[in-house]
Amino acid sequence: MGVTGDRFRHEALGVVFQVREDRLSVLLWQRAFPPFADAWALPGGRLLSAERLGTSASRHLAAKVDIPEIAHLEQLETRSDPVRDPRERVLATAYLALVTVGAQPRLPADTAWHPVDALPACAFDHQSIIGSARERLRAKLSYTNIGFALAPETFTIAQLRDLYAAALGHEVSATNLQRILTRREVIEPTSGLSRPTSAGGRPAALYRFVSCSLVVTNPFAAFRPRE
Amino acid sequence: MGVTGDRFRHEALGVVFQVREDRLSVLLWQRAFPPFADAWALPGGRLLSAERLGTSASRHLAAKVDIPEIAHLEQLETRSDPVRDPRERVLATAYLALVTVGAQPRLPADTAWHPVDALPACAFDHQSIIGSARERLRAKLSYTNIGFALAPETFTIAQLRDLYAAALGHEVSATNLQRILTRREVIEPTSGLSRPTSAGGRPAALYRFVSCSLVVTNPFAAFRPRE
DNA sequence: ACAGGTTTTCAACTATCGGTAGATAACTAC
DNA sequence: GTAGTTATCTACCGATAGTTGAAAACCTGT
Repeated sequence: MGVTGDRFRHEALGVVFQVREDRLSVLLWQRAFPPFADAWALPGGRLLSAERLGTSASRHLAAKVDIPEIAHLEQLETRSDPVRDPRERVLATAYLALVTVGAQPRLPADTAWHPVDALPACAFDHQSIIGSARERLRAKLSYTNIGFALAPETFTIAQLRDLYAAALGHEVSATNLQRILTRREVIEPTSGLSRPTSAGGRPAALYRFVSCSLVVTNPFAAFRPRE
Repeated sequence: MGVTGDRFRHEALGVVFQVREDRLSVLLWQRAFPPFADAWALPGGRLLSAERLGTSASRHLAAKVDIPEIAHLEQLETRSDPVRDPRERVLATAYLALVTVGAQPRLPADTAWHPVDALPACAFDHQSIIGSARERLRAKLSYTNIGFALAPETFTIAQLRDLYAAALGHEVSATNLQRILTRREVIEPTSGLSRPTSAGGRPAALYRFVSCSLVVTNPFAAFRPRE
């Protein structure tokens, strides 16, 4: 009671995912100075005095990395290991950020995309944070409409299949994907058709996501009676 | 670069749930002084300089409320609204804590259990945090074995049904519950039988949870091929 | 001991979900 | 046309989970 409590630095980190060339990739920048010189780190930075964590994450991403295309941002978890930063104690709240496939944001010279299954040496606890973010993304792909934040405005089922396969890390059946997402009313057909490729083949119908804000579509309905 | 960053107070809060008299209840203490005098608040307190958030939550719960019976503790989310505390800015990381049914921890005079569907006026953003915690608990009950942290060592299916019904907020069929949790290998029968009640009736088999650490038992398997 | 009441347990029925396979449709190139 | 290619659809089927009702195992009162 009345004791002066300790105060802590706090940072917001962004795990920015984008599917690039059929591989789930994360945005990292390469540190020039110790600690962890030459290692790769998640974008982020200090929380300011009047700022919420979510806006801080947005600000650091938008300013340092020029990404206005972030289609989804959600809080992941807060890391509090006292020695996660060897210089001084810094709490870090990680956010999951998703960028639409095909977007090509300009990047600073020290910044690059890395496929998540071929990560370089990472600074601090960032590799483990990326692991948590992957888990979250995989889970939400299967019970929410979060795919809207990875997919373009309109897309064919084949494109969506490749996107889900990259993000989930295993093969996905186009037939199944189309039926399930349509039944859940996550996606709907538009009137458009895709240009057939030069190799021929039937033109594909173009779909879109029904909603562009997060909706839980497959509630774990266990133990609930059918009224 | 090199700018002196701001530092913040940080607190850990515990949303402690227990099923009491067939109602999901949360532990709250009544504030004596402003701000929010007389309103009810979640237990918790300051993060210390060498402490992780999880241990801070445990410490505050164990010290202030005498609960060594916390069977499960997990991080929920971090609240960062700059004015969530009118005195000064305090970041708060909330934890979900579960107490076994039947445990009767000694409580300080200002502390009491409140059914979550009849909450009193709450201080700060605590009511909304309790809402988040309920959501998390409900979701995890349906796809993990988290019930182990609410149930006693051994129990009958009827007891477990009442427990799930209280935590989920809707009726639950004992038949269904028994079949599903057994098939998922979440619970298993012991050799014991319950004493029949004075009213008569067949004695019930006693079950136990197979594991007392969190296991995901119903992965959202959507889109995964059957190898 | 037996009837009637109570609680538990189990088996059968059913709907839905989602993975699979194969047929059919719609296009290109030759 | 014919062959090749891609997309789409239907039918099948197993697993999951909600529902129902019967049978089992206990009590009490007569």
